[in-house]
Amino acid sequence: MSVRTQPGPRERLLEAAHQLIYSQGVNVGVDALLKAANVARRSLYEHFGGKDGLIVEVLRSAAAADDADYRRTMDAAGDNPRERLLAVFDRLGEITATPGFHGCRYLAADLALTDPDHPAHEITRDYRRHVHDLLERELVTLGHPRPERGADQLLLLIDGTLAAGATRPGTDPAAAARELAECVIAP
Amino acid sequence: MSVRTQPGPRERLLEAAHQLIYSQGVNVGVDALLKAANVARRSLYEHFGGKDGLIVEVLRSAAAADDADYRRTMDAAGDNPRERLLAVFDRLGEITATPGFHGCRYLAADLALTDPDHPAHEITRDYRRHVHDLLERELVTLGHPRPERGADQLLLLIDGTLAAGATRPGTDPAAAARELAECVIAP
DNA sequence: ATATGTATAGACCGATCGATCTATCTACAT
DNA sequence: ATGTAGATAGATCGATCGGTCTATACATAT
Repeated sequence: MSVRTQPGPRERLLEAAHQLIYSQGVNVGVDALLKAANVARRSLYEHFGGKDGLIVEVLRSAAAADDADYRRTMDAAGDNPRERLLAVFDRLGEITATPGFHGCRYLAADLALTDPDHPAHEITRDYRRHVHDLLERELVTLGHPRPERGADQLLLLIDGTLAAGATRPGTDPAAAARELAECVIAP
Repeated sequence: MSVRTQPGPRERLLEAAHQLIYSQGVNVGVDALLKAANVARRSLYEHFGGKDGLIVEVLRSAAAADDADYRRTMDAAGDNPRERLLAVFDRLGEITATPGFHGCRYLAADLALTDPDHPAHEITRDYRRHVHDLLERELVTLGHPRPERGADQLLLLIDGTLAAGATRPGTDPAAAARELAECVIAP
């Protein structure tokens, strides 16, 4: 009967990479990742095959967490699709105001990994399509005339909010986007 | 009386870096830049002091060119502020559809240069404020009730368009943003 | 003709990159 | 007790990084 003293090297590495890759970018060195996770060099290659594999798993788990965050946010807003969608932008207001926030990790990864064949792009693409569908579903139940286009617009507002939150802090981009989101919801 | 055969090393380096840094990111190697520009290693340090100095000058000249592009686009649309602002999004439609487009170079630079003291950030910040003022001026002459907030929203739409153009090609984000820009212009 | 500017070519520096390797240690199952 | 799997520590690899250096070529101004 042993006490679970600390997570295994795989979990430690994932968590450390989650934070370090966000704060330092995907070009952060392997040494820095290993040191932050307090993990042996070999464990990285055993569990993830290499740095690229680690990057992919970090994005995959981050996407799962962010998806859960979207659902939690919308569910907490009740059943009204309008309120559920607007709640997303209130949540974005919290996220962009969080200390250490500096933009969308998926966009940062896409822009930094210039090789179009890097497997990370598939993760980010799937994640965006997933969020798009999440938004579109709400618009459908709202009776929106063009739910797919509407979801495009909401996703564009989300990306714009995260970009502005990173590059023009203090301008409350989430509130600005929320106003425009109302135009999307009630066209 | 000699024929101007080719620009000097400074101009060649700026032009090559303009293209290579956009396509490969700011982490592109110095060797690649020198080879693309066909310039001696020493010339880089003579003219720009180092790679960081080159990055800054590339962003500065790109900002000047993009500023001119905004003005040209708006002037070509006539005197009506509404038409002048909407023309920006039509232009974004062209830009995002251009082969080789993969996002906003200024946002990419900000996300890739994780050192907050890097001089490049000052260039991008000034450029955004400049574009913001450009948009705000049109809203003022339009009699917009909150021109500053409106310009925030238009800038957010621009950033969202460039992000979506890079990450979700084929969704015509410029047209989606143009619809929302109409909400901003006629609130 | 000569001196000066600026350019090129390329060796060279220490540091760091991602990745592979050996060797050792430990926890656990048999 | 022993074997096995997984973990750690760290040496080492070739490649590349940004930056400095020497040596040479060439244009122009004096």
